[in-house]
Amino acid sequence: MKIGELARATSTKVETIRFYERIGLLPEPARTDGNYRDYGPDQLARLSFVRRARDLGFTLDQVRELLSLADDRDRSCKAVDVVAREHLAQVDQKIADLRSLRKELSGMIDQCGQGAISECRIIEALGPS
Amino acid sequence: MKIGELARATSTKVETIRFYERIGLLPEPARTDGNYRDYGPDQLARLSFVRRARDLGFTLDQVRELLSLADDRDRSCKAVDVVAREHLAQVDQKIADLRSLRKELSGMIDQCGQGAISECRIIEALGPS
DNA sequence: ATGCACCCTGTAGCTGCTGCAGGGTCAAGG
DNA sequence: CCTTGACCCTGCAGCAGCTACAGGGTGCAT
Repeated sequence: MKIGELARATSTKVETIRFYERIGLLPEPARTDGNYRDYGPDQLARLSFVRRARDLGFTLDQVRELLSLADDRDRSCKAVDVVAREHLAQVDQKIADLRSLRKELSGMIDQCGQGAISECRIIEALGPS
Repeated sequence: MKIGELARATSTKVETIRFYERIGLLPEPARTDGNYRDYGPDQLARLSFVRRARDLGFTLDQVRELLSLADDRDRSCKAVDVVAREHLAQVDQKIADLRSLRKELSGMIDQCGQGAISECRIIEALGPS
């Protein structure tokens, strides 16, 4: 499997795959005679895992951790649970932050009478208190 | 007012102020004899505005736009309203994304029986379909 | 005169990619 | 056999939005 096929199979850009390789997230693949990267099913599985975790918002460091935990098949699942829960807490925090921001923002917009800038509530709200 | 005072007054790092100056968000301030930056109340107001807008999640480009709109005091408030509404829509989108992500994530965690990695539902959920 | 807190410039680093330049490889069609 | 086009290679620069040095200068108190 060439890099382009792998890219299509995982909805990843070719450059991103090379980037993951460079930072050590994916192992260096075999090469063909013409020096093309040559991937097998293991690599496909690994990259799928990475993409899925990334889509769920895990950072690259967290993905790295999850990967090394996943490789150690006899170990308890607990450590994985910890990483996932930590991430969940961060997501919750982000949602809460965005919600309060949303509230402020829409309050500001509601007050905008669309008059001249000099009496614009939005600009005022942003100004120095 | 020296840069450090301005920084404290606006909860900004000194380096960030210099960065804002470099990218043209803040005008170059006067200098003292010893070549220290010397700020007045206008600059304080402007930086407060920037910080407040940034806290509300506006991008630097949006802040730049809001600043130039705010400077043009005779113009209609409409353009400001547009920028704010656009941003609100982006925030709403982000909240929705995080919510669906949160759902998947917590579903995964609920299934984790804390057994061995080899039967870990989280790792499985991340694995290739 | 010495110490310390602060300031200066310039540059490199962070995350997570993305894109480009300038080349090489490979299979198909004329 | 040669060319065309799609793909591949390496290496490096760039994005946002800062942050963190290094290696120096300034200003004030002791």
